[in-house]
Amino acid sequence: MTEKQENILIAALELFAMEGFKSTSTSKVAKRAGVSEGLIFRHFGNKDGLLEAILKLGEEKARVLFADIVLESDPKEVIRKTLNLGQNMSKNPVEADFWKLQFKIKWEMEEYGAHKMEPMVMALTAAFTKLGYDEPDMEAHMLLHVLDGMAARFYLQKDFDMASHVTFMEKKYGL
Amino acid sequence: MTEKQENILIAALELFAMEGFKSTSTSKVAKRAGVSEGLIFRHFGNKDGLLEAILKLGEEKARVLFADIVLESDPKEVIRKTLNLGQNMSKNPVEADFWKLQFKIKWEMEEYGAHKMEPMVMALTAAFTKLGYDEPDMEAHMLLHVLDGMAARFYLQKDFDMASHVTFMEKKYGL
DNA sequence: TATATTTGTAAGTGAATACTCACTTTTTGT
DNA sequence: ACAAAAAGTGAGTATTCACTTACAAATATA
Repeated sequence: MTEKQENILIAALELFAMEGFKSTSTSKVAKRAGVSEGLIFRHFGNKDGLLEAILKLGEEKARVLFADIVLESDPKEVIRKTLNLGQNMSKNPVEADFWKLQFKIKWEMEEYGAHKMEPMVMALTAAFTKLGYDEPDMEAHMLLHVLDGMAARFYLQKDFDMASHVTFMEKKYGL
Repeated sequence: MTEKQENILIAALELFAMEGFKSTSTSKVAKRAGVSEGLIFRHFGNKDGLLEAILKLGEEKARVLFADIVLESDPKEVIRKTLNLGQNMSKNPVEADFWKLQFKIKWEMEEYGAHKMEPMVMALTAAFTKLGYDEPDMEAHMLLHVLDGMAARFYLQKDFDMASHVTFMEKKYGL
């Protein structure tokens, strides 16, 4: 991967996360990356290929992030780490862009991509089972719904205070 | 409001909900409405004006729907009716398109529109207070987060079973 | 060093876009 | 009945879009 190729990926990630995929033009990406427009097509074939490359990198990043949770054996720690995913989203801007694009692209492409979350569902279901909850799989899904809802607020409402909402959830789960 | 004007609004609502605002062309809207493209601009000024008109109708529809909840005095009934909003979304296709557009447009326009939900937050906070919850306003927000998350799943994942998730939530609240 | 391959550019292409304009038809108020 | 206003049309316009092509520079391989 050359330097210009990386520049294209970074510029595209930022722009897609900011303005959306369809309404970001390839010429805009080229300009921000400091590259001729043609180079995008040389390396990624077409605009969809560029998005795929970004999403592929994203999937790997997610796998690494999820691995830490899936391998955790203490059930309360599984829940705590899951809730903390929400706060990690705001750490550095590149990380934030990555997560924002994941949420945004779901609505633009009309596809939830449930398979990506399956390891998380499994880990949480196991955790809630250990803790003796009545319907552990439903509890798992509910926690992920809450995270989804909080993420939407975080990205779309400037003054949203993620930390206090996460803290409240931790209390609810007795952490 | 003439018949053709209504046709434009209906066609635009359907297309915006399906394909998104920016990637739906005015010519497509005109074709689906059975109308010349110029008429859209005569009536609504520009493409943004068309969206505004649709969202304005949507806000009224939401006010009516929310009124039934806000005026309810039985706290458990407030929560039950709120959860049932989720299931009403799937009733008739026009209603579903309306709700879908509300969610979709948030991500496309990067604006949460918290003020629209404020009466719901108030009503739910009052309900949780009556029921003796520790942090009623946080409980209210959490319930809305869950609804947000379930709505996303419902619209983006074809086989998502909304009813069972709503039922589970009702049990959690002891309804 | 010679050559083949990869990386990069600049100037295109046709199709699609939001919007305008000159015009005709329909509706409305008197 | 008639004039004015409103509703509606269809063929434009300039611009932007994703993508191509012909060619040059850089890099790898022999």
